[in-house]
Amino acid sequence: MIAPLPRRFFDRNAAEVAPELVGCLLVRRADRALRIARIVETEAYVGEHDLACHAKVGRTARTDPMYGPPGHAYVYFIYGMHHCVNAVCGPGGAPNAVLLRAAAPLDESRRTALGLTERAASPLLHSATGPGNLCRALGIDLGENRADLCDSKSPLWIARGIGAAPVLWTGPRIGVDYAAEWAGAPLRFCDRDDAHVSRPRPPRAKVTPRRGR
DNA sequence: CTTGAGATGCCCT
DNA sequence: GGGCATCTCAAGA
Repeated sequence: MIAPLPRRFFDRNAAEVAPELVGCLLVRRADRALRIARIVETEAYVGEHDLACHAKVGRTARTDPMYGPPGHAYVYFIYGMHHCVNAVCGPGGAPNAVLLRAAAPLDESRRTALGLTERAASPLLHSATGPGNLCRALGIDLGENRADLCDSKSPLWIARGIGAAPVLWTGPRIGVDYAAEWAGAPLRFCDRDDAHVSRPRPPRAKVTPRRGR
């Protein structure tokens, strides 16, 4: 059993939750199989005053899940062809959410730690780099909107990370240039060293080796 | 490496 | 009708 995070984990401002979700496990149940990926990139959307947050227009049919209880999924359809999935946060019903932007397949040591063979871990259908690709890789669409992320019987849930903790890199959110002073807010969180983070990528951690000599 | 355009549908005004 | 929390490919520097 891969235990879901407790609901109180999500009942906080998204800016607190988003960095802690990097490294956590995203578990998708489709039929009887589980597909498990490690979250490597998130963004925080922090309420009606955040001009990049969908809740800036208030509570509508689309944004309604953000006003519901924390620890549920907010899925939306965008650009005519992509889905994106968020974890609804809080606190206390505040319309905060964390966009899940990228995930990585489990490496061998993490599969072993969970007692999973590669086959049992059901590798991702596609690359999960970028929020649209992440949903495609895990088969997430509006059918998962409002799913309870704190229930292991749910079609989608989130569990604590395992193995080495990620090295976090923080930067401005992607695709929100219209959001005035909120465009540059450092609310994007990445596992600096994971190859599945979307572009623009964090600066390289290791020093580029000199050529020659 | 960077920039730009097109695909494509739904929500909100 | 406008705009969008994206992605891919192609072209240029």
